[in-house]
Amino acid sequence: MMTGTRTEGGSGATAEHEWEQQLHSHDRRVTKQRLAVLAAVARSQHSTAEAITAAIRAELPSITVQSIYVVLADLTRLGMLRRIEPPNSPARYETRTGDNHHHAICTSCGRIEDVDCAVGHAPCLTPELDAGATIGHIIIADVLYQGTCSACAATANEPLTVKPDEVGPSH
Amino acid sequence: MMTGTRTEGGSGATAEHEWEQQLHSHDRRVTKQRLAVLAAVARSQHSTAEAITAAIRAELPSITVQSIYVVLADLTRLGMLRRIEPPNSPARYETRTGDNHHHAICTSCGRIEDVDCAVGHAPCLTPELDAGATIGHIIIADVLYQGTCSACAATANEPLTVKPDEVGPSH
DNA sequence: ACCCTTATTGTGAATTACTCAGAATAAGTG
DNA sequence: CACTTATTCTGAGTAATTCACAATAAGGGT
Repeated sequence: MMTGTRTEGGSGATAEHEWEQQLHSHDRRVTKQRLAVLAAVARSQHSTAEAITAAIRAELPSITVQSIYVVLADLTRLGMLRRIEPPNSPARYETRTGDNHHHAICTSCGRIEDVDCAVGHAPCLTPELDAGATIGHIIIADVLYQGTCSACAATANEPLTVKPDEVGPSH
Repeated sequence: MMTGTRTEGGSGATAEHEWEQQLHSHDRRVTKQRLAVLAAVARSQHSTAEAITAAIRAELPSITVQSIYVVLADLTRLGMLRRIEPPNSPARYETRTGDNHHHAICTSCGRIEDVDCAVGHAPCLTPELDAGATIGHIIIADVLYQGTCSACAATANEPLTVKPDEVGPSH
């Protein structure tokens, strides 16, 4: 198993096996829906539930949006997916989990990019919370950078003319 | 004008005059609805549209939720309010604008606090965007710290048991 | 002080993103 | 292969927000 050629290009089958193992280790059954969701998100990072549904329906036409939501929520809970909620956009999902990375979003076209923390992990986790702060135990720090991507800067688009989700997934 | 005593405690009338001036300078009419929204947000930072509506109705019972939304959106566009969108919560609004400050949210009770950037303004604005990034012109960097506040840590609440908006506004 | 223009608010319906309850299906186990 | 139960599907429901259009009122002109 997993020797020889594969039907599809990319990192398809390799990742698929890892996903199956991870699902098993979380006491989850391996279903084509779950694998399809993982594959769709992997193929198109930062995509919305709607985009994921559309992508999956190409090969699994009977899948419903509700199932997508259930699967996405569950996989996120397991840590196999990460959910991000950009302003003025439905939630988006990505397969890059576990590392502490942030996001940059173009306020003009909605493009989203991964951004590694500038100085490792620590700096964003030690703000001056001492000053009258009651929230002491910081677990995660999410940074959302907003600006304009070079494409939009070139086209001189006005900010926020296009809604983020009218544009396809990023990367 | 603005001398002597004021009817209400706090920074009521002073702020009100500033608001009127700001509204005028933005070619907006000074309406009691707008002033009421500004006052409600000022009084209770990080509150939701629903909470703002409830607060305002105490003295302006005929106001509608839709108007609140319109006013909030407009004042946010003008920069007189700032909108924050915490995960698993409706949008929240605050009067502290213009400065680059961030937020810490308690994942247990939903309490939100302002957090000043640890090293002034610059550090969060210069991530390593060079590495293959197309989003070059960063305008703002929002940092969202998530953790547990001391109260929740003491009560040993499980994270996310309570939805953020089941709790009153913070501060 | 009053009128008139038009921004603003109110009314009512619609939309988006998502969730829930229960029936049908299929993954994995013996 | 059968059986148990997680998973998915069906269909309805909800929360947050937006839209279109009618009613109202702010502020400038006279």
